[in-house]
Amino acid sequence: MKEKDDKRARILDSALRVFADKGFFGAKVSDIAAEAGVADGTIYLYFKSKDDLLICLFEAQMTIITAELTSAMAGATDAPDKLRRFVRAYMKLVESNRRGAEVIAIELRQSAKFMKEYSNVRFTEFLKLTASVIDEGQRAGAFRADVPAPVAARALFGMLDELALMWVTARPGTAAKLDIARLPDWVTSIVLQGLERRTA
Amino acid sequence: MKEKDDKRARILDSALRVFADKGFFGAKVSDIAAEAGVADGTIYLYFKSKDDLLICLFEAQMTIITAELTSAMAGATDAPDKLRRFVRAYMKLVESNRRGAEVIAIELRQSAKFMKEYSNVRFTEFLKLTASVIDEGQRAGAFRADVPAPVAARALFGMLDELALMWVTARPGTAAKLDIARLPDWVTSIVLQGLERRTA
Amino acid sequence: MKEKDDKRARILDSALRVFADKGFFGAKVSDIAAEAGVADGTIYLYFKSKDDLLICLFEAQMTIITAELTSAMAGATDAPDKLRRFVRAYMKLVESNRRGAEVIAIELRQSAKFMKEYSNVRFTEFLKLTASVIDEGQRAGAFRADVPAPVAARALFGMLDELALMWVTARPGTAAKLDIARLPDWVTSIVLQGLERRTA
Amino acid sequence: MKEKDDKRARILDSALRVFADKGFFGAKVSDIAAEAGVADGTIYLYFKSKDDLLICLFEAQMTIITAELTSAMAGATDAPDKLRRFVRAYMKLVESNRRGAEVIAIELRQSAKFMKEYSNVRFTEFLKLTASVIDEGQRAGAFRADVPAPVAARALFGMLDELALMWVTARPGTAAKLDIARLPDWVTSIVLQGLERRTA
DNA sequence: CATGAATGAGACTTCATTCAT
DNA sequence: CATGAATGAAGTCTCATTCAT
Repeated sequence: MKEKDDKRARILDSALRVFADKGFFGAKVSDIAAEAGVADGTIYLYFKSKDDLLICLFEAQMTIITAELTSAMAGATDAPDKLRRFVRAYMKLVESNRRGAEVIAIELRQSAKFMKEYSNVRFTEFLKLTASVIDEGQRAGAFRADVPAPVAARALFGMLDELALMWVTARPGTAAKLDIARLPDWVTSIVLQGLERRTA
Repeated sequence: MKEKDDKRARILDSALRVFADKGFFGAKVSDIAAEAGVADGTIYLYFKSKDDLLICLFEAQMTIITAELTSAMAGATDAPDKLRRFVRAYMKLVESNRRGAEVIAIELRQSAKFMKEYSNVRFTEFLKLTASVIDEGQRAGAFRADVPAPVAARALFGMLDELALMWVTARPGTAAKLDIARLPDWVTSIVLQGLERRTA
Repeated sequence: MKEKDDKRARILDSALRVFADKGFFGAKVSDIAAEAGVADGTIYLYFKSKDDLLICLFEAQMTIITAELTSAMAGATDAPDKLRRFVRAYMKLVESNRRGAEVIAIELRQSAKFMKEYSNVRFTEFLKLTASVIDEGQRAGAFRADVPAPVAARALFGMLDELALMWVTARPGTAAKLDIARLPDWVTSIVLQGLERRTA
Repeated sequence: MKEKDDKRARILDSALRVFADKGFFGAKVSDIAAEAGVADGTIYLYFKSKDDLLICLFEAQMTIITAELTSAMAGATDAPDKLRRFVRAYMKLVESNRRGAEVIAIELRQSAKFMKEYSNVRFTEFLKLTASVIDEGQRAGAFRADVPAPVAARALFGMLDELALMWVTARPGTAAKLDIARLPDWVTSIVLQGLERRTA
């Protein structure tokens, strides 16, 4: 059981690297197998197809992210604090798991096409988590209530995702210029101020 | 000459439809040819390759978008007004050119991979346009200056792009729930407030 | 048009040879392509799949056989004479088109499995043709009427097919022993006598 | 020893079911293993290969058939009576062992290809048994002697096999029409009359 | 003896691209 | 310029067979 899970995890990990590196369509199953040190056919003992592999990878990543974000917000006092922690944790995740962010950011889009059937449960969960924080802030009077929480959540994700992509695809030379370390603060700041409730 | 341009344009237009419908990798060159009413080989008289077709399509779309946005901002009085018009024009473009938005939003990401070489001039131009508006606002004291304009521009694009994607991929039934018509206002509002300069 | 048909016919002909030689499952599409002197992909311009190739081949053969048998029976005076000509023409076809007979005899069976959906129209036609001759003889009082014509037809086909197979798979050495040339006469004789109506 | 034979028999029995159901090439070794309730690898402790499994299965079936037919003919008085019993016993075997008949009827043909080396001893034995009955009748003057016994035997087998196949593959609805129960009588009658010696 | 996870050769099929007409 | 039949490289996936446990 342990070994089996181990091998599955190894394949998933290799897929992450290869997908991040070459994109889903550019990646060959045999590349992933080679990276994982298993035979091509072995992939199919753990995953139904290449598509399934991507979906499972995506789900695994989203599960990690959601868990991480949830735990990051655990000790927060109020909604703005939660959001602050949320954003920081998200950017930290991107930083520590560059490839994961790449796959999420890049493949999620094209997946929208071929995963038409796939309801994308995990991503929906993630958006709900985000929306719930905003909703909480709206109810508490800390956030403006004129923008629906799901829309605000989606907008927030767009920002985070795009900035993550910017960070991830930045050429080493160019990247140096913009101070990555401060990205989380900037995002937090823009978002919090953008969502802040204005007292007449 | 006119006919030549006409045929090129027709192919580009067909490519837009097919790419939006099936994604870049899911689209067959022969699908595009059929859609355009030309022979498969004809595509190669106007474009070097399928990749080239995507790049040209992308550039054409970005050119349209940039032109449209520039003209939308023409009569603006100040930076916030410019930004307001910018956002509204962007969302209107998405609304009127759903397929174009789809290709930009979805294919840009995966293209990021295989277009590694492609310097993405038009997209950079677009970001510069956005950044220049923000920069202008910062210089005029209307926008906060603690966040670098390019980062803010990128964050703004992320929001717009994600919301466009939300709109574009929304299932007819679900879409009805969130009032699409008000999206531009919400985005404008969040962004303007988020970027606003706080007086002590 | 002529060339197109020509190529299709060439592929069909090669398929006949290769299927007869190696069996359907033992035959590789690339074998057939090589035999036909075309690229592998070309096969798929004319046939939907390997299965489709077999079905088309089968139909083509059955069409030829049915036509040949019909014309062979054209000048017959009565049912027994028709049947005599039928049997002789069938065995002659086997003799002159050994590979065709092989494919019919051998692949028809296993096809029964994977062609479940395929209604096998041509083969049904062939059986109907056979049955109609027997039925004619029964009505005319020349053949016994206690055995239903379709059953007798099927039995007749079984004999012809099995003897064809015997002939086709006979080792050169062994084949010499049994006088192939007389097979048609033997079959005819057995069948005609077997079906003959006994006058009280 | 008993258990070993038991497991071997169970595998053989499962193979019979699976081959009959899916055909030799459509059947997976793991299907057979699952059906038999053993591990995939276990198959290879009892059989050299999938091919070997088919050959053994075929031999086992032919042994059963030959034994059954021999015993059925035991109490016969003369050759025609033997043949009558032979045919009836054969059709009864088909009726009671539908799957066995299916495998024999369908797989024997395609096997003819890949079993080129396999001398098909049991089938030859079966044919010899059949031929010996006919030969006996010919010597006794009951059967016509102008057709060589081996040819007549082969023709008889063709009839039996084809009618068995008709019965086996008959769609439930269609099957009702032709009175299966009377098939043995029809066959017997045709054959006996067909082989009967005509007194000038 | 039994297991069943792993292997890896190889098949079918697709489709971007070419080039003779 | 236009055509579209032909190409053939390359990828996904299957499955008979093995072997360490």
